[in-house]
Amino acid sequence: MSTIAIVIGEKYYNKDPQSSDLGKNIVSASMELMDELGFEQFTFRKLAERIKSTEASIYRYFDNKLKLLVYLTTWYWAWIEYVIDFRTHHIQDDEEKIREIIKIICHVDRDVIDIDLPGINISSLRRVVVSESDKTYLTKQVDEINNQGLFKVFKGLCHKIAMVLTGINPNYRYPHAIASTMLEASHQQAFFAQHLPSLTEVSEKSNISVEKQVYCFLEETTFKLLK
Amino acid sequence: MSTIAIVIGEKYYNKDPQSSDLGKNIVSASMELMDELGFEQFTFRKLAERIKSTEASIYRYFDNKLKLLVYLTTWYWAWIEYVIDFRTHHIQDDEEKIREIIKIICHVDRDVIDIDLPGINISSLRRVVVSESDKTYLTKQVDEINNQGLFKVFKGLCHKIAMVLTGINPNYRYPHAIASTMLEASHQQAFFAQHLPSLTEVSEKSNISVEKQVYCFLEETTFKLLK
DNA sequence: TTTTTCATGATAGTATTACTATTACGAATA
DNA sequence: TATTCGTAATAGTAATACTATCATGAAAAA
Repeated sequence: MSTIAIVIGEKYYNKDPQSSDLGKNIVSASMELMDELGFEQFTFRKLAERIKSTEASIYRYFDNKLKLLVYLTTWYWAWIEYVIDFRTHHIQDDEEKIREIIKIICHVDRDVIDIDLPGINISSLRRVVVSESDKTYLTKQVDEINNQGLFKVFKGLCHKIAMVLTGINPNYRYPHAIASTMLEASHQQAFFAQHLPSLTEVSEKSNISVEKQVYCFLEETTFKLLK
Repeated sequence: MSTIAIVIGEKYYNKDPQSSDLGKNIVSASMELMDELGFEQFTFRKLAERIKSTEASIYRYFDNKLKLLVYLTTWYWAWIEYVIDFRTHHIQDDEEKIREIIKIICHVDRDVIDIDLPGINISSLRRVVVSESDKTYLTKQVDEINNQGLFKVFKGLCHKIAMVLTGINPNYRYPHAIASTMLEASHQQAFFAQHLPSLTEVSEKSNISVEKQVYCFLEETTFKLLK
């Protein structure tokens, strides 16, 4: 049984967390602790306590918690891109392809997405991404982070989706705008369904899963826009 | 010449900031300082220094900076709703109405939106809303804040827009989802154009303003979806 | 085997943040 | 004249976001 490794470039960290047990522990525990506490309440001190290490040791891997969040979300997007490649490379038809992509983005078919990854709790990570990922760019440090190339993976994913959209309708003028809007909406609508239900028709009370409902919404939306 | 007052309910504050000079100063200066520093770097201490008052005095008006941000964004949405009412009450046709609403949301026609409001710099406030408003709900305190009714104004606006959409096509299944997605997208796309241009076709380099481009994108999107 | 390197742990320290509490002052009101 | 009330001044606390130093123990190099 083989295992996949998502490799994250060195600009994302001071010391590669995949290179040591402590590092793997930091990544693994930070996903769960950030899920539990939320980004604001999450601190390196609490993380150190959880993994029985020290603040100083964690700082050797990541400059600060924002950089750690950027690392975690990048890991998630790299993983999503891997799953997309894996599950769409054999599909010729772009319409079929985009359906599969939206499915993956919306986290429908959990069983297929949740391939066994050592030390990674995809469900935790997904909740972190839904609730916290926007904070990677909604900060005065956006330009700095962006100049360091730390949004490259997300941009690449957005572009990949935009290319499929262009394949369906080469005359559509907003492929990237729609791709980024859809990526954001896939999180927002799930979040709203849970916390601010009057902002969406997607409902936790339906007998269809929230993920499936968001998929239906985005699928319908995408195809209507491309006509 | 008359002046309009946007009245914000008492659950949003400890002491009504509109009831004193100090209060008005807090609101007015916090918009500008939060615009300058961003939510994370903004503190009550810095705000107190700016207005030559004290931390303790500001705490008498607002519990903490998250509540202040909720107040500011609520003020913004109440203002947007006022402008929508003012500029669409005479329009019968729902299609025409939604165009006007999207225009207002996207901040096209600055001159009309920027009615003189004492102590309020709408441009500053708008930038704060674009960059920081999502943080009002992307926190572990969402449910608490929501239970206090502090998202009512935003929800009301979303519902108002959804009703107009339903007026255009009573069979469309996602009026609220589309309204919330559009409200979010109107900020995101403008933000992306400025900081992460590869995520959108909206460009600062065009000779059409970013606001107008976002308007065109949302207008096209809305009408395609309602067919 | 000894030495060097290196990762981590232990400990401590600093400036800042997010508050809370107490008291005092000065203006308006009773 | 006394009282109330809003604000300022000051101080204090626990926690945060780091930085720095040094000890230790294991692995790698000599």
